[in-house]
Amino acid sequence: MPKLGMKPIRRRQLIDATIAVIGNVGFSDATVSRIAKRAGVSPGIVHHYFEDKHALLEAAMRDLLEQLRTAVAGRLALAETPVQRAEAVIDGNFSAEQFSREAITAWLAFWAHAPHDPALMKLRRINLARAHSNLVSALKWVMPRASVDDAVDGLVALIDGLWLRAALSGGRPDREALRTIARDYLDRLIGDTPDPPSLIKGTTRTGGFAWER
Amino acid sequence: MPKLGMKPIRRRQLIDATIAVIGNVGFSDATVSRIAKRAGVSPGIVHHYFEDKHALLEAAMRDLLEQLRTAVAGRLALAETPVQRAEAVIDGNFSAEQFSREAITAWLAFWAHAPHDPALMKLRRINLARAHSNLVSALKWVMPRASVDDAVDGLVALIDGLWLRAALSGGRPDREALRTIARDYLDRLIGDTPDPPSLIKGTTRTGGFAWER
Amino acid sequence: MPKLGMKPIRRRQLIDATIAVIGNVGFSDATVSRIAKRAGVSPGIVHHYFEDKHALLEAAMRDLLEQLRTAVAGRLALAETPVQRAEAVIDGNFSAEQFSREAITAWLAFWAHAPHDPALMKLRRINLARAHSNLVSALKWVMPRASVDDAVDGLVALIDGLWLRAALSGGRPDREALRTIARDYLDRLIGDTPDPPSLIKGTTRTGGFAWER
Amino acid sequence: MPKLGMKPIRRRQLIDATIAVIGNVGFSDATVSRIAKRAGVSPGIVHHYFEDKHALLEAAMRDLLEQLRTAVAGRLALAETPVQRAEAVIDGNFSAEQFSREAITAWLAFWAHAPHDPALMKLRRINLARAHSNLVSALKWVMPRASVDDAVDGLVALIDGLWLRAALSGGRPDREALRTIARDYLDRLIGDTPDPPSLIKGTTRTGGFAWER
DNA sequence: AATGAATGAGAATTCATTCAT
DNA sequence: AATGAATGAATTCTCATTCAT
Repeated sequence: MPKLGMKPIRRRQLIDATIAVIGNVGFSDATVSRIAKRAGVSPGIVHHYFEDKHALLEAAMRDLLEQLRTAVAGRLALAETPVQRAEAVIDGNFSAEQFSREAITAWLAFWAHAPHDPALMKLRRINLARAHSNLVSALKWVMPRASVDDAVDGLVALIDGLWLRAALSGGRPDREALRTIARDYLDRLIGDTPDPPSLIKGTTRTGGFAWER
Repeated sequence: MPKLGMKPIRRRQLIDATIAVIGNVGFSDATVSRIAKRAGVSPGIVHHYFEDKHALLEAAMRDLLEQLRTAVAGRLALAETPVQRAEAVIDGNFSAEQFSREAITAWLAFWAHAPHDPALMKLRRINLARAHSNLVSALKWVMPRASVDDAVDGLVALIDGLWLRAALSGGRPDREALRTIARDYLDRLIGDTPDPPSLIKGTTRTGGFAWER
Repeated sequence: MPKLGMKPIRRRQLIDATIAVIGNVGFSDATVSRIAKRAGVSPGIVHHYFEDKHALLEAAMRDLLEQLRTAVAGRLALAETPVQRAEAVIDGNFSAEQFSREAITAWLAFWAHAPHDPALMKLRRINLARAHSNLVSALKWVMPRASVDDAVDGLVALIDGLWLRAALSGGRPDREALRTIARDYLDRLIGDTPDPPSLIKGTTRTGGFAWER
Repeated sequence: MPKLGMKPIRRRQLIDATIAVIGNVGFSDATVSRIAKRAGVSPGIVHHYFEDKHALLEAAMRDLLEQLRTAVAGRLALAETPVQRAEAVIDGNFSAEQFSREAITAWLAFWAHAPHDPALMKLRRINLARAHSNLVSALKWVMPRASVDDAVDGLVALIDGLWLRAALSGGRPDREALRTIARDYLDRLIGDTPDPPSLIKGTTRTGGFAWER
C-alpha cells in the first residue's frame, strides 16, 4: 500500500543524509549504503527517489546552494544602502545556518569534484553569477566603476578562502572572526566613501558620484 | 631499459602521474591503474615503490607543497624590504610553475580530502604555518602589531580563494589578474605606509614606527 | 527465489561450501570465488553474509567442531558406565557424520592453520578442553588417579593421529578399523578393571577402588 | 664471475628458510619473497636454484623427513632387541633435532597440504612405509602376528597425534612427556612379554614364541 | 651468481544498481 | 513504498615468475 506524499519527505531525508555523510567521510567514501543508513532507510530505496547516485549528489549540492541563497536573500531584503547590501552578502555567507562543519566540508568536497562534473560546474556558475550580481549592484554605487569587477572578484575569493579555512581548521570555525576579516576587506575596498544618503532604499537619488551609474 | 637505481625515477614518474590524474579525473576516480597507465608502467609496480595507494597520494601532495615552498623561497631570497617579502609570497603563489590547471585542481582535491585524512591535514598545517610565518615576519614591520594576525589570515584566505577560483573557472586561469587582486589587497592592508627605508635589507634602521618591533 | 530470510540458508550453504572446498583444494586455494561458485552464488554475496573471508572460515571450523560435539554428546547421553562414556567419546569421533573425506581433510587444514590464527587456536582450546573433560570424568573411575591425565592425553592424541591418517590415506577411510584401534587402546589403558557395577548409572555405589574419588 | 659451489649452500639456506617461514607464518603466507628475505637473498635467485616454488616446498618437506629418518636410523643402529628397536623409532620421533616448534608446525602444514599435492603425498607414503617397516620388524617378535599390524598402526597414529598436539600447544612442547606417553603405549601393546633373550642382536635365536616368524 | 625491476594474473573486497517479494 | 538479496564490475593489493643488467 503506497504511502502518499512520501516523496518530498524521503528526498529531504536523503539530501540531508548525503550532506552529512559527505561532510563526515568525504566525497569518495560517501556510498549509497552509508547515505541510506544515515537517512534510516534501506539502500534500495534510494533509486526510487533519485535516478541514480549522481542525481542525489547534485540535488544535495543544489540544496546547499539554495540554503546559501536564502540566507543571503533574507539579509538583502533588509538592507537599505549599497554598503548594507554588500554586508548582507557577507553576513549571509557566514550565517550560522550555513556554517555547520558538515556543510562546509561538504561544500568543499563538492567544489573539488566540480571540475569533473558538468552538472556541479553549472551550479557553481549559477551560484557565482548570483554572488557577483549582488555585489556588483551594491559596490558600483560606492566605488569607481573600473574598480568594481576586481573588487567583487576579490571579495568573492576572500569569502571562499575563508570558507576553505573553516573547512580545514580543526574544531568549530569561528564565524565571527572570519566575518570580521571579510567586512574589513569590504571597508578597505570602499575606502572612506560614505554610504551616500541619497542611495538609501526608498529615497530618490539626487546627488551623484563620479562612478555612479 | 635501465635496471638499477630506478627508484627515484619511478617515484617521480608516479608522483607526476598522480597529480596529473587527480587533476584530470578527480580524487575519487584516481585509481592506481589509471595512475600507473599515465606513468607508463604496470599497475603492479606501484606497490613496489610506494607502500600503498595512500602513501603515493601523500607523496604527491607533499611534492605539490614542496614546489610551492620552493617558488616562494626563491622569491623571498631576493626580497629586500618587508613589503617585498610579502609580495614574494604572493608572487610565489601565482608563479607559472604552480599554476598549471592540473596542479591547481589536484591541490583542491587534496584539500577537500584532508578533513578525512590525518596525514594530509598535517601537511596542511605545516604549509599553513609556513605561509603565516613568512607573512607575519614581513607585515609586522609595516602595520600595527595588533592588525598583523588578521591581515595575514585575510591574505592567506584570499590567496586560497583565488586558487579556488582558478580551479573552478573554465579555460586557463589568468595568473596576472589573480595576482593583481592579491597585491591590491596587500596594498590596502598596509595602507600608504611606505616601506621604511631604514628596514631595507643591509641598512641600519634608525627611524621608527609605533608598531615596529 | 525467496527474498526474505535468506540469511540462515545462505550462511549454511556457504559454510558447507567452505568445508567442501577446503577439503577438496586445501586451505591456500580455498578462494572466496571458489567457495561462492560451489555454493552456487556470486562472489560478491559472500560479504553480505560474512564480515570477511576470515569470519567465514572461522564459522566453518566452528561448524565442524559443533558437529563433532553433537555426535559425541548424543552418544554420551546414552552411556551408563564410565567405560561406556569413554567409548562414547571414541565412537562419536569416528561416527559416519564426521568422517566424510572432505570434512577430515578440512579439519586437518584448519588445525594446520591454527598456529597462525588466534581465533582458530581458541576453538582448538575449547574443543580440546571438552574432550579432556569428557574423558577425565569417565576414566577417573576406572584407573588410578595419577594415571588419568596421561591416559587422556594419549587417547586424545591417538584419536587425532587416526584422523590424520584418515586424511592422508587415499580412498575412503575405514572408520571401523580406526575405531577399533582406539577402542583397543582404551581397553589397554583401563586394563582388566571391570566397569565397577556400583558405578552403573542409577545404582548406588557401595564397593570401592583405590583410585575412586 | 660465478662463484663455484654455491649451489648446495644456497639450496640449504633456502630449504632452512622455507621450513622456518612455513613454521612461522603458515603455508599460505609462505611467499617466495619472505623465504628469500629469511634466507638473506633476493627473491629472484630462488628460481635459480629451484625450478619453481613447488620444487622448493617439496625439497623442504623431503629435508624434514630426511632429518627424521636420520634421527631414527641412528637410534636403530644402537638397538639390540626388538623392543629397543621399537623404542628407537619412538625416541627418534621425539628427539630434540626434530622437535623445534618451527619444524613441527611446518610438518603439520605440509601434511595438511599433502592431500592436494601428489608429490607430498608420495613423500608421505614413503615415510609411512619406512615407519611401518621399522615397527613391524620389531614388534613381530614380541606379539602375536595377527596383532602386529593394528599395533603398528596405533603406534604410528599415536606418534602423529602427539606431534599434532605439540604443534598446537602454546609454548614449547614437552618432548619428554610426549615420549613417555608413546613409550607407555608401546609397553601396553607388548604386554609383559619380555624381550626374548634369544633375540638379542648377535645371538642365535634358539627358543621360540608362538608368534615368532 | 645475483639483483631488483617488472609484469600480469588473481586475490579479497566494495559498491552502484536491479529486482523479487 | 520499501526491503534486502543479488549481481558483476571495479578497486587495491599480492605474488610467482621472468629478465636486463
